[in-house]
Amino acid sequence: MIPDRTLEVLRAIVQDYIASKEPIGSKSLVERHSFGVSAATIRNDMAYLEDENLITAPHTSSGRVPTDKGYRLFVDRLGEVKPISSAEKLAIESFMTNSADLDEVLSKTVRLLAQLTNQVAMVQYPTLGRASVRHFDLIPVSDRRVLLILVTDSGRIQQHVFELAQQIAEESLLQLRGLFGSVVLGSELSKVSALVSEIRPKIAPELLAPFELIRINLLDIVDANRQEKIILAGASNLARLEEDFPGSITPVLEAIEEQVVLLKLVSEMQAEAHSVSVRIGQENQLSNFSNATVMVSGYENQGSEIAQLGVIGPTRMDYSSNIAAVNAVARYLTKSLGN
Amino acid sequence: MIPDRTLEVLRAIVQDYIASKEPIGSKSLVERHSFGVSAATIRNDMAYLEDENLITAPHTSSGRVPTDKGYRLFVDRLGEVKPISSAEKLAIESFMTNSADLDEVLSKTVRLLAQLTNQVAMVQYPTLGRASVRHFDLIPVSDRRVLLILVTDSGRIQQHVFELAQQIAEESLLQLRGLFGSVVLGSELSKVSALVSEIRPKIAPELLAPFELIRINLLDIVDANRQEKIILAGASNLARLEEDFPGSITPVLEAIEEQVVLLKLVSEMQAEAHSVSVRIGQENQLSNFSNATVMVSGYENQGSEIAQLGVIGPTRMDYSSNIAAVNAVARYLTKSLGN
DNA sequence: ATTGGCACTCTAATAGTTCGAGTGCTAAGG
DNA sequence: CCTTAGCACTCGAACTATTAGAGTGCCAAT
Repeated sequence: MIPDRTLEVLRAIVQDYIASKEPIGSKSLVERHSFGVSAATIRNDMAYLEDENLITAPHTSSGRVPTDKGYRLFVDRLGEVKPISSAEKLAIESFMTNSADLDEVLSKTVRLLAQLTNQVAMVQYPTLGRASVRHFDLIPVSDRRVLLILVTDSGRIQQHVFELAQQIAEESLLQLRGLFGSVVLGSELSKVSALVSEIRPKIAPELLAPFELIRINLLDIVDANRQEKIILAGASNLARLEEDFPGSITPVLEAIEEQVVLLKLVSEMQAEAHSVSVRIGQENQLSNFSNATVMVSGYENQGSEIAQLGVIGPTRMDYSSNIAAVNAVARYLTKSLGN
Repeated sequence: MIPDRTLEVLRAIVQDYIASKEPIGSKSLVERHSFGVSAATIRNDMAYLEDENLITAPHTSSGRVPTDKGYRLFVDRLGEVKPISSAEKLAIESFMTNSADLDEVLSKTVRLLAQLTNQVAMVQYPTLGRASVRHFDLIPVSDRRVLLILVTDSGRIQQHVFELAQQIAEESLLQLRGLFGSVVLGSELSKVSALVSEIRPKIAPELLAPFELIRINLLDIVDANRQEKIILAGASNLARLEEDFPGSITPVLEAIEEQVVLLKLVSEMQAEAHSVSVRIGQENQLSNFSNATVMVSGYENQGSEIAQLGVIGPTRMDYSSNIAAVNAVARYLTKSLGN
């Protein structure tokens, strides 16, 4: 329904605006691109685009700027995904050579993504869906404190220290450890709660108090696994953003501080693995994100768990490159975790 | 050597400037404070202060602003430490009621400090000086991957996953675990390296390869304990800073990203426990921190380890309150970790 | 040592002017 | 019907001029 050339004009406006950060006028547009028509014609096209709410004029008589809707159209239909450069490819590959534990991989990934995109990058920890317990341990740390360790087969290590109401004998703790271990090891996280309840009748009365405490803390950890966590990098890229868009970094900085907000933002988007999902400006539910774009892609851990990773930046960002980068990093991360 | 009243004038200038963010003139000074002398006299005092490089005039004919040297004098001799308010005291006490593991305590502490000071807060992890090994474990995570866990008696839990060259039998791993455990448990971290080397001759030849790998990774972790780590909170307070001091947040944002930089900055200051050390503007070695103040205090973990905690903010910050807050939080943290 | 007085300086705010990029419209041409 | 040249018009950015006021520095008097 929108004529081809008019679409081309939109694409040109988006690209030029991203590059120059200045509103784009008809004249400069004709100069930089070869449409084969005159500025006046372009003006007509631009009038059309403005009617369609795809571009807007900051002031009555100055160049045009894409609207959120304009960016949306660009992302959906016009932005051919720029293949990542070989230099970038090299960077990505070199980073994943020696894979270590989950924490390390994710923390490297988020920094890589920040560097590739020059935006604030984030990586969500995978939620443990069908993961099962590989190791369970209870370790006395001091007279009354006990360290509980839970390792899942997806490589996640979770630990928590808690305090008992009163001192407990080493053997009793070993006994409890054995009991818990026997029922929990190898089971899926989702079933831990039920399984633990089953063994409760078997507990000697004098061990019931510590048993309960351990049980509660264990369930806490299992739950904390379901509860998500997110890590960030590239906050210093916000400084550059501030230069272009004074005042707009406050909400982003605040969101960064509040994991909860960020998690909500990300989980709302629920991108599939290997597809990048983009929320532009007002499309974000968050009120103050009206000139920020959030871009995420899903990635897989061990083929079963899925989580998100992505970037936050100004609506005026390089969509083509960034989508490519987010996509590439998500793929490589999946691959890196897959084995 | 500096007359009493002149010092009072300096104090007034610092206080007013911190409150108003505007250069302070002689007239408004006399209005707000009762010096019992006229504006003209104050002007003379101000001229003296300017000669001494304690205050400076942004423009030839506008109010004065404290210099770094002025703030320094204020901090050293004029700033009576504001006792923290009872509300703040309550906040501090309520936060430490249920102490959990080190990670949790520190992460709570840093957020508390950020909230109390309205600045960017940081807490350095304690270095493990005389800490000793409370628990050591080797856990198979997949065919060839092994999880190494080290818990110290200071409550620090360290973990690392590494990959063996080839698969290893469960019993062999148990055997190695026993060997390492027998020599490492209860020993001080500083002696681990030597102790492990001693048992090397006892290792069966076929286990030598995995032994070496475990040994290296264990030493890595012990070393990583020596290597420091720092956590932050309150980055969103930078947005407010930017309003007053455009452009000055970039270096801070960058420092925050680079743990190494921050650690160097903090460890250079080496404050004693229970005394707040302040670096004002140019006093910071870091070139771009010329209008930032870094303020740290030492705190103790278990009476033996010492580490730093503090805030970063504009040179124009509320020194009295912030010094009090940093000091209070350091004390409470020490107390909270002490038991 | 302190003070009132006064000339002087400089910034911030306000207003006026100009310049030019950019627009929208119209009428003519393919 | 699409395209185009032309042209009047708009409006912000940049520059200049002017003014008001806060603040200074200095001097002579107390």
